Amino acid sequence: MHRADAGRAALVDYILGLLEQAGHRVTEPRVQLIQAVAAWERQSFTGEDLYAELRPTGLGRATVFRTLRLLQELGVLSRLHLSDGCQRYVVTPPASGHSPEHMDRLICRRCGRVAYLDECPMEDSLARIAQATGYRVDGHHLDIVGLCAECSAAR
Amino acid sequence: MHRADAGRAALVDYILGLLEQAGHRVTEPRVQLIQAVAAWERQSFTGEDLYAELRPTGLGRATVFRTLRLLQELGVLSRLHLSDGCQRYVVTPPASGHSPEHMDRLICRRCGRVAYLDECPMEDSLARIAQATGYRVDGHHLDIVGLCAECSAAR
DNA sequence: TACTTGTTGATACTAAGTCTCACTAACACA
DNA sequence: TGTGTTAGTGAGACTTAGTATCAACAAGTA
Repeated sequence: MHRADAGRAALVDYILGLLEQAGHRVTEPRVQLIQAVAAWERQSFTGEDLYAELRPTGLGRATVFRTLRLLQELGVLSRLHLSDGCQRYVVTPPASGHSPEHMDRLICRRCGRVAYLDECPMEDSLARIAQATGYRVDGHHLDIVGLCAECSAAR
Repeated sequence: MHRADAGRAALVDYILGLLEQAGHRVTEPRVQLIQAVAAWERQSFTGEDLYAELRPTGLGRATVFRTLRLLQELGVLSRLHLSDGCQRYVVTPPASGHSPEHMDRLICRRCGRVAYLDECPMEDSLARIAQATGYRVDGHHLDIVGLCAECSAAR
């Protein structure tokens, strides 16, 4: 088994664990979908991508989107907000400290690859911003857009 | 004329100016729509809000959305990317240094009011992030979510 | 094994736009 | 001040990205 496959299998198990913990059933269609999602790793994908991939196995459209929603609620998946729409999803790495309320990402606008920042670049600024504006800040979402090293080199 | 009205009129003129500069025609429907948009000021609104408001005057659905798209292209309008969807629009203040490629905002999750940060809190971090990740960074989008002073007080 | 209840797929529906097309009206020029 | 060209318009059909409904099914429990 390859390194990456082992990582993916661990991700699948992790997600299935979350699912059970939250009181949901582990069903065949969910396992299939979660495996497909894990295979995308740091690459973003659309609901249609996933449906096209899984439809041949008999999965229904509703199940795909229902499960995507469930995975978002579990914090496993998040959406990319790009200038041309918000229909792309990406796996949020477990235990990275990222959640729907706190997200710091780098997105490659050419290949769609997503990297998560280890350190929040705004840690220090948030208190100051709250002070200056009177807002009670409870989350933030930072998307940095550019070209990843590979895509930059490919030019 | 009130202060706010004067500001709005100036905003309308500014947007109409941009429109002309970009080689577009200044038409009655566009003037109406831009006036309506300017009246929302820092409050966010949906395409449907605007259509409901303008439909009685005879404006068509297509024109509303077409013009919203045009205003986004001109950098006058941007979308809000919230967890419950991305269908809200807000005026980007002219000459604030904000553009689709560089956006630092505070959004009130209760009333939808939007404030733009005067200073980019990531100025210093971006070079370091580019260095650390190998990305060629060419823009970012920061949305800080919370409660504005009024909404915080109203609790 | 039977029961209960969550989950599924088919299908109809919706929200938020987008496209097409015949018609209209800005603006440039005579 | 008309006139022609072409961008812009409204009506309405269509599309995309889901969501709702519902009868059939299957997971876990008794």
